[in-house]
Amino acid sequence: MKKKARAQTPQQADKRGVLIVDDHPIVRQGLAQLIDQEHDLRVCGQAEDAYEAMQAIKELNPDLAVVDISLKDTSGIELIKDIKVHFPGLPVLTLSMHDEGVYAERALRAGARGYVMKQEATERVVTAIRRVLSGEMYVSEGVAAKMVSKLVAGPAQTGGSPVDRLSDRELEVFRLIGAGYGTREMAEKLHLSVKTIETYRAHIKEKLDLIDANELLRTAINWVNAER
Amino acid sequence: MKKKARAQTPQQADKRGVLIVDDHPIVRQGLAQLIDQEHDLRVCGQAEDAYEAMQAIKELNPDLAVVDISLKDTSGIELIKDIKVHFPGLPVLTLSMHDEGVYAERALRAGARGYVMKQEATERVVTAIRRVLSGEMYVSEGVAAKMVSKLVAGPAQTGGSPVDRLSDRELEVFRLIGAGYGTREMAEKLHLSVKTIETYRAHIKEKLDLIDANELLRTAINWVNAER
DNA sequence: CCTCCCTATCGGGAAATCCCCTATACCCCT
DNA sequence: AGGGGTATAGGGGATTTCCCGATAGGGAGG
Repeated sequence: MKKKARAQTPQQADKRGVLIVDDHPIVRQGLAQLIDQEHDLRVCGQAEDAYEAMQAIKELNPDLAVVDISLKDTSGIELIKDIKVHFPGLPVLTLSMHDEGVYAERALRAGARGYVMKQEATERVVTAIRRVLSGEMYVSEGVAAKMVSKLVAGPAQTGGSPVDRLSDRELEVFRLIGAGYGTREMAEKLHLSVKTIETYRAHIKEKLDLIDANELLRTAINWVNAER
Repeated sequence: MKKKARAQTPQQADKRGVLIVDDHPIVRQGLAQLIDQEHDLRVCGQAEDAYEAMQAIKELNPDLAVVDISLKDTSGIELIKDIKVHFPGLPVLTLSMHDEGVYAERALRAGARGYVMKQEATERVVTAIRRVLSGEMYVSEGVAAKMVSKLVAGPAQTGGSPVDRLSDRELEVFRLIGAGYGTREMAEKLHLSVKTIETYRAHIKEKLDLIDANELLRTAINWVNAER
C-alpha cells in the first residue's frame, strides 16, 4: 500500500542528503521543511518504519539518517544497531520525545552519533545535523550533563552490567526492592536492622550511580522484570 | 525571552485561522506547513504551553485550536477544559501520540470536538480540521471503534482497568509517577502544592486498591510501560 | 433549592524513610 | 601491619508518607 520510502527530490550533488525515519507524518513534514530550507541540506527520503528505512538507505544512499527512537515495530534502537552493522559509514542522529537519559545512553551505545529531543528549538536540530555530518557528536545539553556525570562517576565501566559490582548482600536487597519490599519489610525478612538495609541501599545507589530512592526503585523494578 | 504566542501572517478574512498548541517545535512546524498550504486555512498563531495558548486565543481570536495532549506543564486536557470555560465557542481538535482510547475519551469529555493521532496521514489531519471547523466531530477510526465497543458493552461492566476510575488529574499524576517523577517534582511541574499531589496519590491508592507508596510506584511503572 | 458526592486544591502533624557521616568487626591480600 | 571491601549498625536532620481535616465548585437526585 505504502510508497513512502522513496526519493524526495532529484539528485543535487552540492547538498547533503538526509533520510528521515519517523512514524509520525507530521513530524516528518516538519523536519523535512526544516532541512530543505537550509542551503546545504536536503531531504533525500523518508521512512516510517525500520524496514522502509533500510530499503531507503540502500536505494538512496543518504549522507545522514535522522531516526526517531519510538517507532511502531522495531524500536529505533534496533534500527540504529542494524544500520551500524550494514552501513557502518552512515552517521545517525537520534530524535526523541523523551528527556530521560536512559534512551540517549542506549541510542549512543547502539551507534548513534547524536541525540536531540523534539522539545528542542528547531535551530538546535539543524545544528545537530550539521555537527553529526561533519563527523562530530551532538547531544542535548541537559542529557549531556547527566551522561557526563555518570561517566565521571564510574570510570571503571567495562561493558559488563554494573549490577555485577554489587556484593551478594547488596544484590539480595536490590532484588527485594525490585520485588516491592519496603525498607522495614526487608529488615524483618532478613533479620537485620533497618539501618543496615539503609546502608545497603546507599551502597547500591552509589555503585549503580542512582540519584535517589525513586530511581533506585525504578531501576530495581526494571532489573527484576528483565530477570537474570 | 520567548516570543512564540503571536500572529503568523497578516489578517486574511477569507481563511479560517488555526492556533497550534504543541510543545514540540518540529511538530508545530510540520502542522503549520500542512495547514498553510491549504487554500482555505491558515495558521494564525502557535503556542507551546497552556499559558501561551490562552494568551494567543485572547489576542488572535482563532477559529480553531489544535491541542496536543501532552504538554509540558498543565496537561492538554486541562487546557481544553480551560478553553471550554473561557471560550466556549472555540472548537478544539486534540492531537496525540497515544493510540489508546483512554485519552481520546477524556479529551472529548473535556470538550474537544475531535481526536487525531500523530501517526495518521497528514490528509487525515486536514480532514479532521475541516470537520471540526464545520461543526462536526472527528475521531480516528481505531479510537472510534474502541469507544463504540465500550459504549456497546455498557457502563455496567467497563471493568477493563480500574485506571479508568481515576479522574483526569489523578491519571496525570499516575503517569508522572510511572515516568519516575517524585512528589516534589510533580508539584513543581504542575504548579501545585506538594500537598495536593499527596492527596492525588492517596486517592489513586484508594481507587486502585494499593497499600503503600511502594506498590503505587510499581503499578504506575508497569502501567506506563504497558501503555506506550 | 437543598443535600450529597466527587473533584481539585491546600494545610497540620505524626510516623516512616531517606540521606550523610561515623563506627565496629571481619576477611583477604600485600 | 595496613589497606580495601563487606556486613552490620547508630545519630540526627531533611524529606516523604500518611491520616486527619478543610474549602470551594459542579452534578445528581430528591
